[in-house]
Amino acid sequence: MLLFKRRIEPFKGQWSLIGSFVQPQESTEAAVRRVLAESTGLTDIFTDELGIYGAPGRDPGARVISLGYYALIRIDSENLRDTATHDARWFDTKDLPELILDHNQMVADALNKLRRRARYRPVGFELLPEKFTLPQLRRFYESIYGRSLDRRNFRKKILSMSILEKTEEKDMSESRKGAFLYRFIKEKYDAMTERGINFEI
Amino acid sequence: MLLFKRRIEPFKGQWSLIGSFVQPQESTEAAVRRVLAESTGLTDIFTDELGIYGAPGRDPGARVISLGYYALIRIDSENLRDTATHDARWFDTKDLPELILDHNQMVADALNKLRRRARYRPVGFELLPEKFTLPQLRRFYESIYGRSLDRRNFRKKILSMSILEKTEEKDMSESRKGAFLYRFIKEKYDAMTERGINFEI
DNA sequence: ATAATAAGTGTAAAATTAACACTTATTATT
DNA sequence: AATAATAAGTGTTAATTTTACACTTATTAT
Repeated sequence: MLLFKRRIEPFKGQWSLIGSFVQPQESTEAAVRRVLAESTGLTDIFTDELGIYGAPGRDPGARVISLGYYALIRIDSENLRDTATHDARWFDTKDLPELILDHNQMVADALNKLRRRARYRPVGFELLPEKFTLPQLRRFYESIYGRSLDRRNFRKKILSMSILEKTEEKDMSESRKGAFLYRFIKEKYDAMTERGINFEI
Repeated sequence: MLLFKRRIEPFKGQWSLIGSFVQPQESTEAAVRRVLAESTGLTDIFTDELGIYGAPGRDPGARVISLGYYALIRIDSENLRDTATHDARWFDTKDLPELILDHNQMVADALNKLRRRARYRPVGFELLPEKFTLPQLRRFYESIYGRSLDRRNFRKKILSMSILEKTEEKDMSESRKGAFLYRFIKEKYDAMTERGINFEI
């Protein structure tokens, strides 16, 4: 998770999610894209509504209703600007610092939502590299489920959906034997769901 | 779906969802409860976030960001005020009039969200009467899925979850034989999900 | 008394999921 | 050059779940 050191008072210097005010002539989605582009350099990123944070006392400075969105960024994104500056840092979600206001609650909500979604929607592919190995995909779902999944059964199930394309390339970085790289084919996923078959892992 | 004839300009007299401005000292959830109480007389109703409607030109009068919520109201709710006035009317969702602004989009989004949710969450019980028959519950899911479900298999599946309690009463209004009434027991549902079993129909 | 209707029940076949052990490609070590 | 170590890759059988399907029952209307 990408967190930011707040540059302005109040709470200057504390860790925080990033946000901005919606400008008069921009849509809320455009504001999300703008903030993402400013903070990471990325465009065309998967984003999703998280929720509305509207308790009157949540920000001691002013009455602010926050519209929560989360984005999923491939850690290998080519154009990802150097985000490990003194202003921003990537954190393991299991080891997060204290955040300002209700941002810890937002993070908890986002992780819960992501966990629920990943079961029934192909959000995992937004986080993995464009090409990934089946062991990587399996480990992603193992972390979502919080339990291990049988290697053979997982492989059988995901391949039977015919939504992945095998490449000739092997990733040699994580094992001696190496593992073949696969690609998620959105068109095949769409075709599957249109046939009425529910994606579920 | 409960729709309202707008009482003020612009769009006076046209059908609309109901809303209100969030007051300075109330939370967004409190605003939802207030609007619901004012329009139906009901409190303690299931509500859920629908989404954020924030396009800059969506309301020609002013820049308004609408925070969408939907509520599920049991049609037999005891304290439901007479909502069939000249200002408000219940509509079949398959036969809705044209609504102001982007409200038809909101309705479409709400129905889609409800359909998806109903598969994995026990929202159906928020809409059915407190006591309902298994044929009623089955017809609810048939309308969600858009296809018929086998009577015997449906009964087996839902009863195997042990989240329903059978009463001694029979509903004689829908058939000659009558059908036993059941009650959803939230505690049993919670126990089931805590055992890691996913609700899914 | 009989007909009509929808509720209620059980069983067998088919499909899916879960459990499990050996082989293979590659790198590191000797 | 041979051997050990490692994680990837594969196939089969048992268990479970889902699907398909037909008759009996309680009640009301005729």
